[in-house]
Amino acid sequence: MVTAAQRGQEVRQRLLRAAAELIVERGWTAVTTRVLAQRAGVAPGLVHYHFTSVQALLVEAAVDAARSLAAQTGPVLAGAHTASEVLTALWGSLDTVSGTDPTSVLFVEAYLAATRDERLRQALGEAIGLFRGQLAERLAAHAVPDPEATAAVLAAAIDGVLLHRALVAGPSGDALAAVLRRLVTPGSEDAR
Amino acid sequence: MVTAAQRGQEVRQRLLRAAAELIVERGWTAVTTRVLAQRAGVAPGLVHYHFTSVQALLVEAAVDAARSLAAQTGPVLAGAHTASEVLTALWGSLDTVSGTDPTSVLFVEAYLAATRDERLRQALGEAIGLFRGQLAERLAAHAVPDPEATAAVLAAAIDGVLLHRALVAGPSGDALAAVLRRLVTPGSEDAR
DNA sequence: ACCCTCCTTGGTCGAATGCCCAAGGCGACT
DNA sequence: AGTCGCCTTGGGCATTCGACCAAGGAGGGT
Repeated sequence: MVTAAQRGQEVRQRLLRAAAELIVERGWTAVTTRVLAQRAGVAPGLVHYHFTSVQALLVEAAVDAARSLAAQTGPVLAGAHTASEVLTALWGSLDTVSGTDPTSVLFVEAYLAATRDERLRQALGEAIGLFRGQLAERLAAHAVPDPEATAAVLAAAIDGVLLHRALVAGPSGDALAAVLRRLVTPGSEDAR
Repeated sequence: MVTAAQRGQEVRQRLLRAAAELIVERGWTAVTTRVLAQRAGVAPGLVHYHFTSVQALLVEAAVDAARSLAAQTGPVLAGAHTASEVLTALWGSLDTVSGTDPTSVLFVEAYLAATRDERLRQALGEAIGLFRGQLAERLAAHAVPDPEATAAVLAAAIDGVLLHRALVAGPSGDALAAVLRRLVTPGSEDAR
């Protein structure tokens, strides 16, 4: 078949994957043309053949990651049949996460870079909005009061916990989840 | 009479202030020797006279900012006489904050840089721990259950809200505060 | 008046940066 | 078999980077 074009797309994907790795390891603005090429196992010139600039490559990698993660949230939330289960489902997929894991760092790096890149800011904003919307819908379905603001707080708390975990040890994930459960089950004492 | 040593300290302070500004504007790894010197209004060589490296200057600037902010939290929290007031005091000093304001961005930049600099990680971790501790103490004094985990969630939610605000509009600060109030006043409906 | 210490200047170093380009390769079509 | 188009190579360009340093103030203490 079309070997040249296919291999081209393959190289493109390898560069995107390399970008996601290097953003985490080095920080957004410290990812360079040559290191990208080396990590992807290709010649340096290919970076500017497939992408208009290093920045464009980084943005595309981050947007891809955001879209990919947002696509996963729907199925996860759909399986929950009570408000408490919604939180359990959310938190469960998070407790495996240390705060210094690649995914967390990549997202925080992207958040920051977005304050200096309008296109990236918009794409990440959409991802957050989508996540909030899905979450609010599930909360509303289970009679949680003020679902939109609650969803916003939950989403923010999750990202904040990741941020803090990267810096200092804190209460266990179970203890934090118990606290957050107060948000979705008002009026009842937590069952710890 | 202004001694040479005094002027030297003055220049040092100017460099630290310039660093805090430039970290926000350009991103941690994009702050360079020459831009630092220009912003501080001094010769480029002075950067490496007063500091062993650019990285050391950035770290010191960030740690100073963290200590300064942590020093402010005590008085703010002390004035609150109910659990609800604690939250109001916390949130009030935060609602003037856009999420893209210099202080927020500086801290998130520092958080990220800390994942790659052990000394910075430790200093910021201490600041977070101190904040959590003060907050937990106030919460415990007002009979909030599980004060430590609650304080951790509140602190994380605050940072998370700042992070999200920089990217996308969301519910008003009042609406978010009402949701968080459920954490500190369990069993009572929010008064909106 | 003299040193002595500290601060300051402006330039230089090798290395690394982003981006570009002429030349070559290689499979898919006619 | 020959042409075409896309992908790939490796080097080159001007620029900027962090770090360094010799030389020059400038004031305090003796």
